[in-house]
Amino acid sequence: MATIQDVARDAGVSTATVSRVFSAPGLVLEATRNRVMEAVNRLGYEPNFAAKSLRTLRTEKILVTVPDISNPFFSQVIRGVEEAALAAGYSVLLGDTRHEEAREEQYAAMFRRKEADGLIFLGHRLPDVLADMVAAKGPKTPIVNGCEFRPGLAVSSAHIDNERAAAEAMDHLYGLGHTRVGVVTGPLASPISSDRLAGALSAAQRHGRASALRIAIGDFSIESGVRQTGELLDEPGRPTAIFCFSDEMAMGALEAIRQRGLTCPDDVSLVGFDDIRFAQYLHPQLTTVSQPKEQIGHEVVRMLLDILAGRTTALQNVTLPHRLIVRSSTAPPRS
Amino acid sequence: MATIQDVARDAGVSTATVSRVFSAPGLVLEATRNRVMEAVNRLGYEPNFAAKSLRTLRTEKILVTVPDISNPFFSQVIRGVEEAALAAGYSVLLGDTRHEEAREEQYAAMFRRKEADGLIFLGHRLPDVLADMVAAKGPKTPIVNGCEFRPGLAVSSAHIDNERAAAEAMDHLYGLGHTRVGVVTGPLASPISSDRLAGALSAAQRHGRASALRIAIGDFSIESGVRQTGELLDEPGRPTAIFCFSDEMAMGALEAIRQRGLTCPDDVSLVGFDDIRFAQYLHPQLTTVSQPKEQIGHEVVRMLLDILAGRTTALQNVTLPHRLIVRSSTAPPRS
DNA sequence: CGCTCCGATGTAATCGAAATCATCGATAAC
DNA sequence: GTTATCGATGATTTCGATTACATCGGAGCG
Repeated sequence: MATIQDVARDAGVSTATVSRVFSAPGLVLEATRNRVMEAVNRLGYEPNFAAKSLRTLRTEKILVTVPDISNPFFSQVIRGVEEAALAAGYSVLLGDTRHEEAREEQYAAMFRRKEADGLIFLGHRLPDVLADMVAAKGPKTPIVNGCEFRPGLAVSSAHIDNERAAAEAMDHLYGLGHTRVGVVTGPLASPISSDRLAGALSAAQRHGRASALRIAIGDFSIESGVRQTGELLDEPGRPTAIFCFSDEMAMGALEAIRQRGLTCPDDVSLVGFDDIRFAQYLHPQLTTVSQPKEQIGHEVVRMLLDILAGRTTALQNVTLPHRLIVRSSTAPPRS
Repeated sequence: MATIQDVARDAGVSTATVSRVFSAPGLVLEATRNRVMEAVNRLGYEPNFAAKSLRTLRTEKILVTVPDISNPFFSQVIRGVEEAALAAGYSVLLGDTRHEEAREEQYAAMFRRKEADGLIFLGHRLPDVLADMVAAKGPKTPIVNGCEFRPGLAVSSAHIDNERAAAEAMDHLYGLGHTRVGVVTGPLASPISSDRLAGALSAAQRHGRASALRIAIGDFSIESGVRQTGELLDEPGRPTAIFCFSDEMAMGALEAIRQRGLTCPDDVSLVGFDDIRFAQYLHPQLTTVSQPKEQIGHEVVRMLLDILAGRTTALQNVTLPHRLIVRSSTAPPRS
């Protein structure tokens, strides 16, 4: 591949002029610019990224780590991230951490090696080396979080009000007349789960149904939805409604309901969370809490770009609107 | 961030020694090595990626472009890619092209700028600049394709035998006694669709049912599944079985079937393609053609690494095994 | 007419690590 | 005892672009 030297020689100018043709075309005479561009086309020149990056100390890349890309919720968020990043001239480096700390560390090291200008993490953990970095540099550290919000982590974040959203989902079920409700959470280490659980609990208390609330701890996977819902349904005093903290677990819940010869929503009402693309095509169509997935992606990139541009002085915490979407998987309990 | 110079000064050695501690630890005395490592830890040094990459002309990155990451089929393939890449010390740069040529070109330019050592494209188009590169450098060009195989494109590729797979799916339907079968394809510009269609046609002919075959052209999306299946069902002489070229379209087909008050598989049998994670949790559980998604990812990375290591002289075309998975969405037609 | 200023371009330092070549002391070989 | 050899390390060049600074010719001004 041709270098800037080759182009300069071919066009009969200095390398500085070639460089200017790309970064500040206004500074170079049109005739010269044309000569340079001809040489560029003739030689098929593309500026070498590593050289540029070394000199400018910028990569124009954003590293995004996600616990699981094959999860439709995250892949939608990532789409939003990618869209906003590309619009700002950044590209996306994707890291699937598979919920494994080792991989999180690996990507943290990449970030420290300056393979990306900024980091967006969609999980709930921040490796120590990066936490140290945040502690040292404060809110100007180009690290932001999406979806999970933990006050202890001093990074900006975009997310919904998980507690309130969960409470609304429970209100919907109690409003339909359900009294025995089962909840299938994700791992409680993540704020996303603990916040939602807090919301569910407070709603249960408000409705005087706290003692009838059953809680099972899943891991957001379909399989755990099958398993945990199964356990809830097999207990004496079977719940008439189940609230899963992800749509995938709700898909599993549907399976568990069917396996027992029960029907949704006639025997058991079901509420999911996320409103993934498939939720409305399930049978019955799934009542769920919709998160503005792509918008979370946009916001998170916006905050990061603010930091990178030096426009930020304080942490930002953006709470985006959620919406309970009532479809046909919820109904009043059989009397 | 500390540089190699800082470490060298701190440890009282030259930069060359520090560099060797990382790239060839055996060459440096243990005592020296320890002194260097202490300095590294004390200063929190990480080698700067751009500098390393400039000097070695390698990035240890693989660029993967995909038409749509939010598609569970692709996200599984990507998982496989990521896993194999990481195991070999490479990281993945993800490009979601959204089926748009402009974005494909954008990522092609990134590749030419040497932002990645190799390119894996999961779509069916290769931008001109890259096709030129392939034409010039032949099979040693570090570009490989996954899923789609077009003989004209002189790049290595890993994929299933789409034609045969589709034929088997049709055989299954004809074997159950169906005579009027409808097929919902993807865009015919992609080999993935045209090959499957060829397989479906040949099976229909073999069974003497070519004249009763109905074809609708979708775009792999759920919505197009609803629409195209709807059209097939509304024609006179309604098909008793539908074969969709993706599971997502099959989800849409289920919806179209239900909208018309019909039942699957009693009134209409349904076969999908891909065996995405959700296929077995639909109701009814979806009969579908399973592709070895992660394995495709692994193979494609293996081929690329072969090229990068100079082990390759000729094109490779790997055909991986598919499997028809019969679940409960197919049954004999109502007599 | 001489001086300043400006626009266009060139010269050269610089970014941080890798790699080649040089150095030096010690050991082994003859 | 002299010399080739080797192991450990240092000095220096190099990768390819950006950019601060230098240069130079011409326009504008007094």
